Amino acid sequence: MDVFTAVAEPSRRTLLDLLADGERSAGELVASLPALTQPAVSRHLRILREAGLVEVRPDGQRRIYTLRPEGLAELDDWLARYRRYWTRHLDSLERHLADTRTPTAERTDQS
Amino acid sequence: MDVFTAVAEPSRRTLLDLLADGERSAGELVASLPALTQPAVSRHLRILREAGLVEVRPDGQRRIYTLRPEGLAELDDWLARYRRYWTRHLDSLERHLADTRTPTAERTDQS
DNA sequence: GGCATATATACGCGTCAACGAATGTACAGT
DNA sequence: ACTGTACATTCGTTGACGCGTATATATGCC
Repeated sequence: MDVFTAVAEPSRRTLLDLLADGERSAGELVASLPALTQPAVSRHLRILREAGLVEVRPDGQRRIYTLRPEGLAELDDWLARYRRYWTRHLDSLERHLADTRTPTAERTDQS
Repeated sequence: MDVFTAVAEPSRRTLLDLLADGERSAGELVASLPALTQPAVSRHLRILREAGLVEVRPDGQRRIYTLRPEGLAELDDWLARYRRYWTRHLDSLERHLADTRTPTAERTDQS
């Protein structure tokens, strides 16, 4: 399943939002989504993993899920084409970039 | 249909990409998607309109569709939460912002 | 009016996604 | 070895989505 479809599902966005706060075990994620059963959450996690949006690490009998945000780059790349059309939050975004850019600041792009 | 679901469909992303180049009549859009019939494209356009991503304007017997990029802000807002986690293309994005920002308010705060 | 063009809607169908229940698998503790 | 816990997978069902065909609703032109 591609990234766009994976992210289209509200429960899966909720899972990503939870993982944005830090890694979580499968059981914790199940507990955070009371509307869904354990198998349903497990299936969503599989889809997110296959889409490259999360990673799993075993910890005894638990599975620890972590966010893999690079997977969202494809979505961001597509959106970049449209970002020039609205000016909302441009300043705050630019400030954010200035704050969070990597210390190494690679400029190995084109140009 | 919400914005995430609307954008999940590849043909609908193609339609938005076409409209990013400028307004198009429904017929032109149909011609640009040879794999689909006219009714199929018309239905996709309806979904995009109901999701707030395009606007229609009548022109005689034609319907002119225009992009409504603010509709993508919801997607961008959600993505903003994750943008801090990956650094890919930050430089190009920043350059892009510097190029396309509104004529007012230059900040030029890059290190 | 009469006919062609442009676009939208109605309908029926096949496919796919998401669900819960049931079951399987693996690890932990005793 | 046995039992419980944590998680994944299978199965069958249901509902939504996307499609093409056929049809409706304009508008334009003669």
